[in-house]
This record gives sequence, C-alpha cells and structure tokens, in this order.
Amino acid sequence: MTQGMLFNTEEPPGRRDAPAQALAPGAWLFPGLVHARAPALLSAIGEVVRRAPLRHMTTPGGGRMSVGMSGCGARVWVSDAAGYRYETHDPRTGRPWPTMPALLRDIAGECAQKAGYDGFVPDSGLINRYGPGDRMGLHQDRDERCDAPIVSISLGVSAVFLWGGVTRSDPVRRIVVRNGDVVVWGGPSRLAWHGIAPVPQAQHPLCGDVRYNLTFRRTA
DNA sequence: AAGTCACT
DNA sequence: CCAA
Repeated sequence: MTQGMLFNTEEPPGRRDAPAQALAPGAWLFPGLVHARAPALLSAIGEVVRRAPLRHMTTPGGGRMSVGMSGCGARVWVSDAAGYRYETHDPRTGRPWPTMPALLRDIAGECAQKAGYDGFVPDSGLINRYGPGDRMGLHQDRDERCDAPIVSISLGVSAVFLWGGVTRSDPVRRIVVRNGDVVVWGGPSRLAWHGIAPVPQAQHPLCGDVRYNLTFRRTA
C-alpha cells in the first residue's frame, strides 16, 4: 500500500456522521466530530500561540522533542532537564499561560460528554504542532493529579495514532486520525500508552503541511 | 522520562 | 530500508 493512499487528506462525504469507534473500555474515536469547527479551532490556536509561542521542549535525558508545543489554561505541561511537570506560567516569558478560549473549553466538554464523561471542565489545553517527520513516542499521561479523561483533537494533515494498552507490553494499534477527528480516553483507559507515528509530508487545505493536536486535561 | 540507539 |  502506498503512503498516498494511507494518508490521503481528502475527507469522504459522511465522515461527520460516522459512528464512534470503541478503542478500549472508556476510550473512543469520533471520526470527524469537530470537522465543521476546524476553522474556529485553528483561529483559537492562533490566538494562543501569538501570546505563548510554540517551542521545542527537551526531555530529562537531553533529547529534543520534534513537536512544537504551547498551551493555555491554568496549567500547561512542560519538560526540561529537571523533568516533566505542569506550570502555571510560561517559563519562556514568565507570564501566566494564555487563558483558555471559551470555544476550546466548550468543545472539549462536548467531546468528553459524547464519550460518557459528563461535566468535564479542562484546566489545561496543550497545543502540539507536527511538521513533516515529527512524531511523539509512546507514553502515558501521568503527570496530572486527577483522573478526569483526556480529550484529543486532530487538525490538518492526517497521522497514525499509536494506541497501546495500560501495560507497556500491550500490543499497539495504528489508527489514522484526520482533520476533525476526536479521541477521548478515561476510566480504565486513562493511563493507556499512546503516541503519534512520524507525520508524512502531505498537504491539507487549512493547515498546509502541518498537523495540530489539541489535548485537554484536568490537572488538579 | 513524551528523547535516542543497538540489536534481532 | 522499516517494524517490533
């Protein structure tokens, strides 16, 4: 199979009404759920990154993350030589992270509700920018101090979402995520291992050769 | 360590 | 070369 087929950015008619797919207990993929609101979501991203520029974080072992990261809300995840943690201020500017735009907060709540998680009010919205070849290794989200679900929104160029289990040695599924797709995981899947395979060089009408991922969490 | 790399 |  060619990459051109696998990563075709065209969105077939009817994707907005595609059924939810269960990935694991408490974990769902909603194909095209926020497709219609992609332009508004991208506008909100622009608003945030204007005040908190995307940057490449380093890992405690000295590695450099390929993904450009920023965020909004009360706390944002950061990584540096000292480790992983949530910070209330942008280490790069010393200012508080931008307020989470109401549009983002509300859409995240709607997505969580679709997966059966009522009353989700995120206090953290991470923005990940993937250029061609950028990736995110398999990991768990375990720096939050509460067990609320994770809401993940894909925008722009399609990518392969790596979905493992709660044990590191569990098999990893490869799931194509396209512009407007939403993945929600919580409950028994809250600590599932996940990541993103290297993003292919491809074009999307709204984002050029870029994929954005928005992830919403409650950190405390 | 969300990083890389070596090896099979 | 890539995947596990």
